[in-house]
Amino acid sequence: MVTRKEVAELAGVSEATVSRVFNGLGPMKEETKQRVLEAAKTLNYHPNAIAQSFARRRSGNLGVVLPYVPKVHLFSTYYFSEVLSGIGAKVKEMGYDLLLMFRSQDEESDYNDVFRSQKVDACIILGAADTPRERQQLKKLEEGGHPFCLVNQHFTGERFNEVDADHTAGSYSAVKHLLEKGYSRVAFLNGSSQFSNSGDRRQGYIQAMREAGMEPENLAHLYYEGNYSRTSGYRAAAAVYERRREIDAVFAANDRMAIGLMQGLRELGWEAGRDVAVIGCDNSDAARVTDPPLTSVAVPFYEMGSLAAQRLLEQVNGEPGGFQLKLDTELIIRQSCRKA
Amino acid sequence: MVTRKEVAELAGVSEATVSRVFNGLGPMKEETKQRVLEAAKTLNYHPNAIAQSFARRRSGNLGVVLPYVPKVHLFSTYYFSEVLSGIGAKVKEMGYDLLLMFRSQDEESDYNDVFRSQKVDACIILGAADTPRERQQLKKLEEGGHPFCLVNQHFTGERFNEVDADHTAGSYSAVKHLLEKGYSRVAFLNGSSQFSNSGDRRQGYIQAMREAGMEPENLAHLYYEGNYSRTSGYRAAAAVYERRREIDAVFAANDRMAIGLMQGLRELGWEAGRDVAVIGCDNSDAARVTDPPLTSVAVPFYEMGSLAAQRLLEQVNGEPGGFQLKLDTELIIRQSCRKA
DNA sequence: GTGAAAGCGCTAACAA
DNA sequence: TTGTTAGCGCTTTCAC
Repeated sequence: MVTRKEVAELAGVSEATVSRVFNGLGPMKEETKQRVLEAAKTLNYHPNAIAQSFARRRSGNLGVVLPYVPKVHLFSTYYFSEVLSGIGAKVKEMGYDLLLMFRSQDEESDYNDVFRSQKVDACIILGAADTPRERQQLKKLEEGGHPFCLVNQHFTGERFNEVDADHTAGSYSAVKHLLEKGYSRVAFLNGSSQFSNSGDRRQGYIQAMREAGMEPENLAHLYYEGNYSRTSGYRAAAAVYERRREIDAVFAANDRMAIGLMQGLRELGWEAGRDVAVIGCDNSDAARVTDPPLTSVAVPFYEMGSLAAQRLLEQVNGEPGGFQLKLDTELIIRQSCRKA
Repeated sequence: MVTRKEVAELAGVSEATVSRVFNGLGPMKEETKQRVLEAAKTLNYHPNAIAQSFARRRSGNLGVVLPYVPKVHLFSTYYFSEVLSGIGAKVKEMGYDLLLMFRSQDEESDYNDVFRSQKVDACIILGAADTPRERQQLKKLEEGGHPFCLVNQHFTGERFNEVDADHTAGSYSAVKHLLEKGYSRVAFLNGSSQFSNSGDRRQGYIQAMREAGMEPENLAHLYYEGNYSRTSGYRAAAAVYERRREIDAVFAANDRMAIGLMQGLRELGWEAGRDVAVIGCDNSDAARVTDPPLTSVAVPFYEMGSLAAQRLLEQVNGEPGGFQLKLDTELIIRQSCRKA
C-alpha cells in the first residue's frame, strides 16, 4: 500500500501538505500542488478511505435499513427496487457509499444499533410501520441525535424527516375516475393498516365516495383488507365475488393485490375490464403485462428515494432544518377499468 | 462516544483486556470478563467499527458491483433483485456488511477503483459481460490480488471465482419439452451475445434441436436476437409472425422478452398457448401473472447470490482454493406452452 | 504557504 | 492471565 508518507517524501514536502492537496484545503502554491499530484501519480497513491473515516469520524456511508419480511425476497417488490435505485444514484452523485442493512426478526435490535458501529453517517428507513414499538424506536433514534429519514411512511404528530407520496390524492383520483366512468359501487381492497399510506388511501377513497353521495358508514360492505401480497388479493376475490351484485368496480391499494384479485375473479368467471373494473396502485412493471393491462396510480418511488438521500445528506453536511415532503401521484389509465 | 478506555477504567483493567473480552481472544478469567462486560453495559459501550477496520486493515464490508445500465431502474429486474437478496442474507449471517457500488458509464474507471479506497474486502460483480475490455479489467483485478466473484457469468479460459447456473441444461430441457409435446418448429429468441449465458442457452437449444434431427446450419431462420428487454421481445413478435408458417413455438432467453413477445403476437392475432407455444427463462414473478401464465426455466438466483457471498467470504478468511460453481435449473410448466 | 505533532479508537506483539 | 506499547494512515491545530 502506498501511503501519504511516501508521496510526501517523493514530492519533498510534509505529509500535511499532501493531505491539503488531496482535500483541496488552505492556500498552497500551485507548483507545490503539482509536485504532490505528480508524486502521487507515479506512486499510484490513493487515500485510504477507512483511515480518512477514522480520522474524520465520519464513515462517508449512507445506510439503508430494510425491514424484516419473512419468506419474501425483498427486492422483488417494485417499491423497494425503485426506491433503492433512486437512493443509489443520488448517493453516488454526492460522493457517498451505500450500506445496506437488513433488519432481523430479533425483537431486541433497535435502530440505534444501526449507528452504534459508526459505519453510517445517516440512514434511510424503508418499510417502517406505524406501531407503538416502531414509534418508540424512532423517537429514541431522534433523541440519540442520529439523522434519519423515512420513505413512503408518515408519522402523524412527529417531525421526523419524511419523503412520502400523496396517496390520498392518488386514491381519490382513481376512485373519482371510476365514478366518472359510471361505476358507482366501488369496493376498496386495502393493505395492512399499520402503514400510514393504507390510511391515506382509505381517506382518498372515502372522500371520493362521499362526494358521490355515499356516506362512509354505508361503505362497510365495500371494504376489504389484504396485506399487499398477491395471494391476499387472490383470496379477496372470493369475498368480492360473493357480493358481486353490490359491486361493479374494485380499487386495490397496490398492484400485486389487484393482480391477484383479477386472477381470482377470472377463475370465478368474472373478467376485469368486462364484468368489473379494477384499479391498482404503484404502476409497477407488472401492471403493463397483465391481461387486461392494469390501470394504476403511479407513485414516483425512484424520485422519492433520490430526494430522501439528497435532503438527508445535505442535512448531515450542515444544511439546517428537517423536511416532510409529499410527492404527487398520477393515474395511469389502461384497460382494466374500461367500461364494459 | 464511549471508548474502550472508559470501560477499562470502570472495570479496573487495561484497555487490552477490554479488547480481548470483546474479541473473545486469549484465555481470561471468567470474573474479569464479567466485570468488563458489566462495565461496558453500564456505560453502553460499543466498539467503533471504523476504528476496528482501521486497526485490522479490513473493512468488514463485501462490495456488490452493479453494472451501468442506462435508463433502467436496475433493481426492478428479477435477476438483480434475487441475487442481491441472497447475498444480503448470507453477508449478514457472516457478520459482514454490504456495500453497494454502482458502476458509472465512465470508461476510465476500472474494477481496481473499487478496492483502492479499501472500503471492501472483496466484491461480487453482477452483470459482467464477456467483452475484451471487461476481461482485461478482471485480469487486472486478479493480478492486484483482489478477491472477487462473478455471478451468472462464465469466462471460458479463466479461473475466476464464479457462481453460474446451468443455462445450457435449462434451455435444453425447455426445448426438449416443446419437442416432446409435438412442436417441431421451435424458434429461439436469444439475448445479447456478450453474456455467456446467452451462448449457453443457444447451445442447449441447438443440442435439443439436433437430437430432433434439425441440423444447426438449418436453424438460421429460427434464430432471433433481442437484448433481454420486454421491448425487444415485443419487437421480435413482428419478425416471428412474418415466419408464422415456419414456426410453432418460441423459446425466449428470459421472461421479459417472452412477455413482450406474447404481447406483440397477441396484437397480431397470435395467442400464446393457442396458436403458438412460448417458454421463457428466469421464472420471475411476472411469469405467474401473465395471460396465459408463462412456462419458464427457473434459475436459483437467490441461492447463487448466497453461495457466491459465502464462498467468497470464506476465501477472504483464508479458505484455500477458488471456485467455479454451476447450479441446476428447473423447468416450470404453465399454460403458455400447452398444446393447442 | 508549509511543517511539526497530537491525536482518532483499536489491534496485536511482546512482556510480565 | 493480564498489562504495556507500538503502530494503523489520516486530519487538524498550531506554530513558523
